[in-house]
Order: sequence, then C-alpha cells, then structure tokens
Amino acid sequence: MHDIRTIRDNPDAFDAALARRGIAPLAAGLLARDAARRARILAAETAQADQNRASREAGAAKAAGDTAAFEALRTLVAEKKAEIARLTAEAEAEDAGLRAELMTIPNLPRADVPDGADEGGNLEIRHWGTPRTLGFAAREHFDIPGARPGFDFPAAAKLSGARFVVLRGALARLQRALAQYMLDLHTGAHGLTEMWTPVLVRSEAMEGTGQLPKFAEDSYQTTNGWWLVPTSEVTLTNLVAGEILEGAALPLRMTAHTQCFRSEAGSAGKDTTGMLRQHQFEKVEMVTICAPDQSRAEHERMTRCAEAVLEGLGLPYRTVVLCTGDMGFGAERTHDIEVWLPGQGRYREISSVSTCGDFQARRMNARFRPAGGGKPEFVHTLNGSGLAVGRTLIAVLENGQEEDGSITLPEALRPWLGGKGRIDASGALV
RNA sequence: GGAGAGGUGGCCGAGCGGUCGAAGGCGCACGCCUGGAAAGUGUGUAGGCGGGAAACCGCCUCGCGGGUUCGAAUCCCGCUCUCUCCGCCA
Repeated sequence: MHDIRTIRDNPDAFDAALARRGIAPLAAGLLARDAARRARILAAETAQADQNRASREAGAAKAAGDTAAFEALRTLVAEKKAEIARLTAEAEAEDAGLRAELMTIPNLPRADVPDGADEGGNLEIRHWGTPRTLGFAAREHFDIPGARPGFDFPAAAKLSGARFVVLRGALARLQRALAQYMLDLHTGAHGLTEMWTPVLVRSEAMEGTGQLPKFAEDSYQTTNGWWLVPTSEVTLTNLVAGEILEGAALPLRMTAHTQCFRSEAGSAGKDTTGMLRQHQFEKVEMVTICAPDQSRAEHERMTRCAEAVLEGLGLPYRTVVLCTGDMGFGAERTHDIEVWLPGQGRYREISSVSTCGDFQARRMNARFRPAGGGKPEFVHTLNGSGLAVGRTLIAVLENGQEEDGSITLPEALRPWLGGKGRIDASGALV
C-alpha cells in the first residue's frame, strides 16, 4: 500500500511511476479524497475535544456543588455527542474509502526496472549452462517413455478434474527428493531458517501480501472463510504482521515447503497438457524480512539462492528482470528465472524473485526499531521461489531424457533417491 | 463440541467510575559515581492519526465491537484469542 503522504509530497512522481505500468494518473483523485478525509477528521476531533473539556468541567461543577452549571454542561455534552457520532462516521467512511482505493493500486517499479508492455520487454541479466544436444526429437515430460507410467492424469481427473495430477512410483519419489534437496540446500549452504506453516489463512493475511482484495478470484476460499494459500509467501511474510522487530535481528531469511493452490482463473487453454500449470502444486519458498538499506543486496542474494538450486541440478537457465508491464502487483523489481525445457524448446519460468520494498509492510503494519534506537520504520519484504517443485520435476525429466526412453537424473539428488540415478524406459527407478 | 479461567506498555505486574496513556519492578538509553567496570544513583523510555513553519497542541488506543454514564482500563452485553479440564480425533 502506498503512503498518502508520499503522494501528497510528490504527486507527479507517483503518477509518472504509475504511467510506467500503464496506469492512468490517480494522484489528483487520491489527494482530493485525502483532503476531504482530513477535513472530516479535524471536525470530528475538534468536537470530541469540546466534549472532553465539557465533561471535565461538569465533573468539577458537580464537585463544587454548582448544580446549574452542571446541568448546563451536561446538556452541552449531550449535544456534542450527537454531533461527534455523525462527524466520526463521516471521517471513518472517508478514511476507509481512501484506504480501500490505495489497497488496489500496485507497487511502483523501481527506477532500474526496464519499461515494457509485456514479457517481450523483459531483459536477460545472465544465463547459465548450455542445453544438451540430444540427437533425437526431444519429448515433453508427459511423453517420455520412462516418465509416462508415473503421470496418471486420468486418475487425477477422476478424483479432482482438470489441472491436477497423480504421481506414481518413481515420479512421486523424485518430487519428494527434489523438495528435500532444495530445503537442505537452503537451510545448509544458504543459511535460511526452515519453517512449516499453515496453508489455510485468514483474509487479513491475504491482504497483507496483496492477494486481496483485488485478486480474490485467483484463490480458493473455504466455506468458513479461510483461504488456501497460493504460495507460502503469504504465511512466511505475514509472520511479521503487526510486529515491531529489533533491527539487530534483521535480516530474517526463511524457507518453507508447502502445497500451493491457485484457481488459474484467466489462464484457460494455457498449458493444459502435462503438469506445468496445476491447481495444486508444491513449492519451496524463500522470504526475507530486512531493513530498507539491506533489500537490494538481499534481492540479489535470494536470486542467487534460487539459481544455485538449478546449478546443482545441472539445469540450464536464464535470469531476466521483468519489465514494468510484466511485474506482479506487489513487486518493485522482479527477477524471473527460466529453466530450459527441451520438450518445448524454450525457457519457462521456474522461479520469480521479487523485492516489494515497504509495500507489503505497510499493508501488514510490519516494522522494526532501528539498531541505534529511534522510531519504528517499515521493514522491506522479499519473496522468491526456490523453486517450484513440480516444474523442477518437469525440467529434470526433460533435460535428462535419453533416446532409449530412459531418464538420467542429476547426481545431486542421489542422497534422496536411495543412491539411484536413473529412471529406465519402463518407469522404474534404478 | 462442553465447562472454567484469563487478555493492561518491550517484558512482568498494580489499578477506588473522573486528577490514568496508566503505580511499581525488569529491560533499555543517557548522565553521575569509578583509574575502568560492577554495585549504587539521577533522568528518560508506547504507537497511530490530525493541526502547526516550528515550539507545541488536539484526538484515538488498556484483546475487538457495542452499551450505561456528564465522564469507562474500571460497570453491562456480544465477539475473539490464549490457557486448563472433559469429549472427539491424525
């Protein structure tokens, strides 16, 4: 959420930044609303101050035995009371209205984000690895002979419908191994704290990270009001909601492996075959809570943590910085990591690492007390996939496929695969 | 799901319907003391919003929301969360 005072101080800069995201100017409307709001607040508080004073004087008059004065003041308070009720209701309505509007406005892109209308404007900032030369026609993950027995889409359709998968045998094992490998890498070499969090959350949590109020249709809600998290960014980030952290304790770097649930509203027809885009999938997420002067370095660090997962698995990737038109709601800068998928012959997103500045912190009211003392300030929040486990499974299968239909698995996974290193053409882990 | 107890500042913990944003303690910060420290001692120490160039002033917050009252941390009602016991349960 944006700070109305910042907009007040520099409305042109606000509108200019919005324009980079293709949004029409909003500052004038917001400031008119803000002026009305403040006028109401002032009126309500002035009336309240009048009442408080009259009440004190009434008490004094009563103590002094001055009945006439007491009765007069009592009448005055009663009058003020009705006035206050009306004025505060108006003030609260204005305040809520302004806040509601601010809650729907996306974060502003940082100056170093490239302009662009869509993903065509993204810029590669680095790449790693070279796609194998296969010498045969690459298959997509669901078409590789060794993988086919492990994917049971008909069974998933029977249980749940489209965009679900049942994994069987070697593939179920492989997915588990991938998640364990990622968690161990992040908690070990990268020093993140492993967390385990709920996947059902209150609306407040979804508002804190920006999924609500604007994107309700993208998530699922239970009959009693809980939301299924679309990513554990929601739980990990909201851990600090409403808190005032000690500056010396920052940065907090966390990771969690959870199920994620997305309605995929609006992506009808996209990626309908295979398990690339599912309503339920696994993700190892990373979240960092830090001081404002730490967030740039933390963003780079987190990006490197995600890239390290792919490097450990020997999967070629490229990292792009998203242009203004392709960024998500809460981000001020995003790095997408795209893994090479031989079956599609192109790079596909496997991780998205964003720094949100104080955008989420304002929504959550998450602050820290600077190390040297002083007023609490809003923290900065960052989140990134490290990585999407299902998509990593796809990448491992497609990149490891052999002409005979078998699949060579990354060496790095052996500790979690009972020492085994390939899936044969019949689908057995050997 | 049933019964009971309880939510006060960074923490612990008092609080008669007004003088209470709140005693006291701990912690923390700064000073005194000291060769330096400890101990001792003094002072300070919540957040948000609004007005103001500033000094400063006002408003709100004792889990949340209502009510009673001239006046509520204190009385009443509802909700919520935590804890204990019972029930159920992976």
